[in-house]
Amino acid sequence: MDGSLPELGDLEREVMQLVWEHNPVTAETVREKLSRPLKESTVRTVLRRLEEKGYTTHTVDGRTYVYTAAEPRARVAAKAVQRIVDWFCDGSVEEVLVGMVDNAMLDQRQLQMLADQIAAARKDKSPVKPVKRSTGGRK
Amino acid sequence: MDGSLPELGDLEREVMQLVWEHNPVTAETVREKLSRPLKESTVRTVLRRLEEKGYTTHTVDGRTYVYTAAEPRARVAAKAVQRIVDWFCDGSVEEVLVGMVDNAMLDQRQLQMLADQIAAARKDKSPVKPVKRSTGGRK
DNA sequence: ACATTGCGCGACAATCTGTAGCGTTACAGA
DNA sequence: TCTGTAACGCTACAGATTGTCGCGCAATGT
Repeated sequence: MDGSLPELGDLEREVMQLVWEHNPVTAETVREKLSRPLKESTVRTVLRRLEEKGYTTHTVDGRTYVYTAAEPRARVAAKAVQRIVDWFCDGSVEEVLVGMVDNAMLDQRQLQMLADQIAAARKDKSPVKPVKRSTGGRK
Repeated sequence: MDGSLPELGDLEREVMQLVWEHNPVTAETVREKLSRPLKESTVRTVLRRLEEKGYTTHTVDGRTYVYTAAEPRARVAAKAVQRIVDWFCDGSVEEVLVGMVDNAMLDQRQLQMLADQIAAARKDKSPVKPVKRSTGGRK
């Protein structure tokens, strides 16, 4: 297992987004949901490239390719973050976390809650249940 | 203030690294420290592009350009993380954090400690002092 | 046999990056 | 004052990525 998948362009990212959202997905479906109108060959090309890059897998259903995310969104995001951590902070996750707090992306209250919730989720090994966000308003 | 600086290539990143490390820095200095031997014009070009992209600023000392990081490393890293969070997780920092834990980048013990330390550092408003890492091993 | 649908392939232009060579200019000396 | 040198910016260029297709081929249904 390698880990660090190649980076994505804007369109590729948007498509990946859709793949994750409606998980098994066909080129057509993606095309419909896209923000701008693109030819199907375009969409297919992107999907194919995404697969080459290791972001998706496909299975064939009759004559149609059904794409599935190779890895859950959160994991990919985490890896991306890892890469950043390695590049910019010599592997110090702490430094980044601190930077985030300083940047007001996270407040320590949130962090605290998180720690608790994760601890809890960990215990019953449940597939990470959704987190209630009370400290409002990011984005 | 915009926030999201353009991405960097490998060389650019290495150079930025050096800029942060020996903070005010000249093209020559960077050149010497670089991992591979490059012509000075190359280094200067990179430095200039870095400035265009908003990562550095320069002042003139006699006839020499002295480059300074425009933003601290941690902040840039944090922003990069923010971007990832926005892209992949619809702004849910939590989701990413959870992903990191799942990915074994962080264990909840570490997270817990972090939360505490940050809370502490926050209190006396000191410029984020270095974190002692007892939970060993993240490379 | 024919139109249709879905697919991969090949292509192209735009952009980004690594990597330099060149011409210019200010300052230190002879 | 003329000249070598150091430091700069500018221009260039090739290779890799990315966004965007058109084309031609194979399986299907009628």
